Amino acid sequence: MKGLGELERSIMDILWAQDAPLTAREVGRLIADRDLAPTTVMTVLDRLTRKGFLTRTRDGRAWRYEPGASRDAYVAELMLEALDMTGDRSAALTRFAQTVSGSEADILRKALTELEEE
Amino acid sequence: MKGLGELERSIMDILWAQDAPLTAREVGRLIADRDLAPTTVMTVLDRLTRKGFLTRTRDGRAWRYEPGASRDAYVAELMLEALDMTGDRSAALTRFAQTVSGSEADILRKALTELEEE
DNA sequence: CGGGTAGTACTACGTCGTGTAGAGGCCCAT
DNA sequence: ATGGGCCTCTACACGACGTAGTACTACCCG
Repeated sequence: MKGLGELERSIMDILWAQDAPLTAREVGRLIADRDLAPTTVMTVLDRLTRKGFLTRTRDGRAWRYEPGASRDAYVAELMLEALDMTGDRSAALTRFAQTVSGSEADILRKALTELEEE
Repeated sequence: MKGLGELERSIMDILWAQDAPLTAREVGRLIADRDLAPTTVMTVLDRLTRKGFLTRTRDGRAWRYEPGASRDAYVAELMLEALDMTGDRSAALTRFAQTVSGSEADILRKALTELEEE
């Protein structure tokens, strides 16, 4: 996978926050604070699609864009990718567990416990 | 923090694998498979230093370079950074725990248990 | 039916990070 | 004093990303 740029991430955030697929125009409206040209939004949506982050389906003349994976899945994948970078995954994981805040450690514990029960 | 490029990472890998600080020349020798000009290695070492990944100390005319943090710490930080990208850290963490392989889940469990005991 | 409108595809350009390296300067050993 | 080793500075190409213009098409309104 590859990281996302600033604008790309903003747009992904918008789409991740939505349940229904959006058109470029709609995304542009939701990102109005940045006052971007409509073509800019389209270009970025296009690039995101080509990179595999979005799926698009026709709706009349327009395309509707939709994330291919949830943000959580994306974040988890990024974390795994970071993990892949080390020779010693065990050490890195341990380190990670130690670095995470207490409440987050709880969340991890819970998730891991539930896993075990299956 | 910021991600590293391909060559930057190779060089960090070399330095992380070493216990003693190395000079540019020594790094260049260890990365011989790529047949780089000595100045290339120096430039990259310099950039890594400026980015805070390396510390350097004088040794005669030469500099000796040394990682500022362990690779594990770096990886853990990257993982946390990915985690920061989401609105719902809990969901992402849960997802991560579920995605990790079985043996890695064990490692996490162990680290978290030890944490708890302190 | 003709033009505005919305939407698309294609192309473009500036900037920044990174890989890569040359030019020139300084110092020590021979 | 001379040459090799090491440094600093500068440079350049390339790809990713932010940003946007242009040109083409299909449709609705009057």
